Amino acid sequence: MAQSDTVTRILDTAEALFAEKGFAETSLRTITGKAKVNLAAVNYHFGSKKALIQAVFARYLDPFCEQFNAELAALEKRGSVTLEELLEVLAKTTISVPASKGSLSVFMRLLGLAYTQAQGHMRRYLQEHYGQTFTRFTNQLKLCTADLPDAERFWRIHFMLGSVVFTMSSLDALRDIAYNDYDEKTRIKDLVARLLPVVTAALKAPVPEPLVASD
Amino acid sequence: MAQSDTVTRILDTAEALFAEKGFAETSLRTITGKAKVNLAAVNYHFGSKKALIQAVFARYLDPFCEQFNAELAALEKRGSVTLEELLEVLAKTTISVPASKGSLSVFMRLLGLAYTQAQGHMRRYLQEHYGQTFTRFTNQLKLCTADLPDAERFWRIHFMLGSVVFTMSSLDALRDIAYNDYDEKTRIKDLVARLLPVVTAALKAPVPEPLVASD
DNA sequence: TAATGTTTAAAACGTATGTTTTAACCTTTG
DNA sequence: CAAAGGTTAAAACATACGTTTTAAACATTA
Repeated sequence: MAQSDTVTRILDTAEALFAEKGFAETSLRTITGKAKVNLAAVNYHFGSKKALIQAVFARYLDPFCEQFNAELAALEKRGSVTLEELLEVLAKTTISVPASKGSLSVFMRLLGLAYTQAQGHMRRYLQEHYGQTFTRFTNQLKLCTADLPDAERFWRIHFMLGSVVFTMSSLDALRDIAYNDYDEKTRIKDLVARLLPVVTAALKAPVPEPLVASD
Repeated sequence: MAQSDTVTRILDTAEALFAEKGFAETSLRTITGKAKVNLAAVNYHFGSKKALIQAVFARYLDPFCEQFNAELAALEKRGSVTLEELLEVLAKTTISVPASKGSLSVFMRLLGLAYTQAQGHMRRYLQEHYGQTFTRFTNQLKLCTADLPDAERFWRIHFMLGSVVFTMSSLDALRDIAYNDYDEKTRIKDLVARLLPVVTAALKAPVPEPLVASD
């Protein structure tokens, strides 16, 4: 077997299986079996299953953050960015980075799993490695939505994060329904096109009257 | 041990542990150990782990759907309902049904897990048992948002479902952050108050130009 | 009270998992 | 060519899991 093509095969297979079934439900034997690689290879090359999971994420997020940071730097230098422009940059980066076809939906599903499924180590990993880029983005977002109270913005960011992650996570199932019920062949591009006005409107929605505490 | 207080104890403990760690990551031994109940009791009372998971959901969703169906029936009889009213009813029902304190966030987390984690049997179960109520709601929603193309409405429903499920899923973690960073003691009521205008605005957002297919 | 059906207890079963070990196999380098 | 280091192969290890079995305890009813 050439070089360590083994590593790539493990990553590719693990990525697909994780996205399909979840982390705990995917065994190393299933991965190595499908990848036609020896069982011990995972522990040899990655050290453990946890480390393999993180490696799958790193392969996506490292190039994404690199490009997104560059885009953000350009925006910061320019100054006075509109909300639409900022979101457009985010969407553009998200779409353009993934290498192989259909890999974006796979990764989004992984991201969703990491947030909802992993009980801690994955969230911590994501925060430690990519938290800085996220903060940089939210700082920029704050400039675009200056009239939003900080707490309100905080919650709305997570509302929207939920929209994206959840939808992308269930993309295949939803796409099937959309095709059966509405004859729509939804591509990622289309989904982003649908998502952008919704997210924009959500972030610009009127702020509710602060409720007076009663308990 | 009185009667089948065992069943309740299993359900309570399983619910909490599932929400905290996920389904696959929570073993029957952990559940029965914490519930101070014999290991075999789960298989005796429920039949299998899968059935236990479904029972946890049923305990929530059965009363919820019962009340929500009643509310929907009232709306249907009345006719000409606004989007705000419909969402208000949904929110009211969601808040009022859960029995114990803090149980709503637990359940929302479960719902999120069911959608993202389970590879099929749980989705199928939810669809079979509660799909009718969901359809009834979406029918009503269609009346409130008549100018929205069907496909667009379909996607937006899932965007918003994502917001709710995802936020509620991570509620504890997010609440901690909100408290530390913004001195905000977020109660479920407050969250719903924040959510309503956002969801309304998202559903009312302008429809994007249909993209011409290029691939 | 005696008998019967239901629930709990304790142990064992069979299987699947992540990881480690040992030896073989290349590929590179002196 | 030979030695060495990196890589793969096959097997074994230890553990954890869901489930089943057997017997005891309990509650209910006749």
